[in-house]
Amino acid sequence: MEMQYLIQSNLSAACPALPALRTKSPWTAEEDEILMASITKHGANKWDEVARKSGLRRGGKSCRLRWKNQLHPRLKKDPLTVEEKDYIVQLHKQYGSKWSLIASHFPGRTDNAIKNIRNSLTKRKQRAAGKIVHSAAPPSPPLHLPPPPPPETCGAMAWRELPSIQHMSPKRTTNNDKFISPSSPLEDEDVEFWINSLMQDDPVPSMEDLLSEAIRQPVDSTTSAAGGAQLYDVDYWNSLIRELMDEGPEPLSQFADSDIVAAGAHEMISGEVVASPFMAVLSDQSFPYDDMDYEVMQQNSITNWPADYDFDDGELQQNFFPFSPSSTVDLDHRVEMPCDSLWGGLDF
DNA sequence: AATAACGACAACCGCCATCAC
DNA sequence: AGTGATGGCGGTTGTCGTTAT
Repeated sequence: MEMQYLIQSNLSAACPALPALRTKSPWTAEEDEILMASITKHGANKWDEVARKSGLRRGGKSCRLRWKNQLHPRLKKDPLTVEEKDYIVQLHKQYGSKWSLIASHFPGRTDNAIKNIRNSLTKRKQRAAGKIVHSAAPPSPPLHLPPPPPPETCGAMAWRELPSIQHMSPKRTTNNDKFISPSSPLEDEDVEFWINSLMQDDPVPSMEDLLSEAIRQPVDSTTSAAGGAQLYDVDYWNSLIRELMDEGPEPLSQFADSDIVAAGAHEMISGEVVASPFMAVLSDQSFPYDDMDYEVMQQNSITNWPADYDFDDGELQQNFFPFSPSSTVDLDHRVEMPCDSLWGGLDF
């Protein structure tokens, strides 16, 4: 088999005009670049056209899969937690091989990725069963996880339907530069492309999509009212939202005296931001979440934990940040919020 | 150091549903 | 109604890095 692969690879390399004979060939960085350029030009839904006009020797389906499974900017690539793997097993028992449905519980994960993980777990289990006569391990206790989203929101790219946000304190740094890349800021046309592609995928882009794109724009440290990066400038966020939506309320105005670290709006209804359930601020004001927000967070086992929380009187004062109870916090480097079923993490 | 085995996951295939014509 | 194009989905296999021998 390996010999066959080598021979066919050499044939393809020597005779570019010949159709690819290899059964599989990994995508190269160059191909990815070409594909992205073609998607920029032709959109992320006319895959046959994307493939044909790119000059790539790949089919439309292959291009689509590459984009969907590897290149989409919102993919989460970090390893799943043990809890998440357990949840996959649980969902598989419930739904069977409905991978896209199962994947809809894991924002940023694709059906293919979930399927691979499940297959790996199964193989591992089978191998273990072959070595061990029987396991005395008790069945896992049921996980108290949020219910699946309604069927109409289920899909392989479910994050589009789900609100999520993750915040990083401006005084701290993240080791994840996936979404903020000062060394290679997005050009306007990139931003336009990104938003266009999102809108092609989803006729009503979520605020999260727009914000997550916008946050990738170059940071301007000279224009921040807070004296820090533009990223943390509430005026910047307000103007950004107004600009993006070209209308609507001022969803962040209530935090005018705060430094917005990151914000994610829940959803858009008729072009208006109707909820902003997950907002991280540096503030000396009182607790900024409204009842609905707090309820949503409670339902999703997300706990607010202020850095200087006063356990005696329960007052939330300042410098707080959200994370789930099971997350780990390294104050010197990062705040981690593991992917929750309905609250995937955006790694700003 | 060389090789085999393993594990993860990327890539592809075939089938099917949907849509436009 | 028939047909072809397109894309979604689940199953399968190839590739490659890691670990064990």
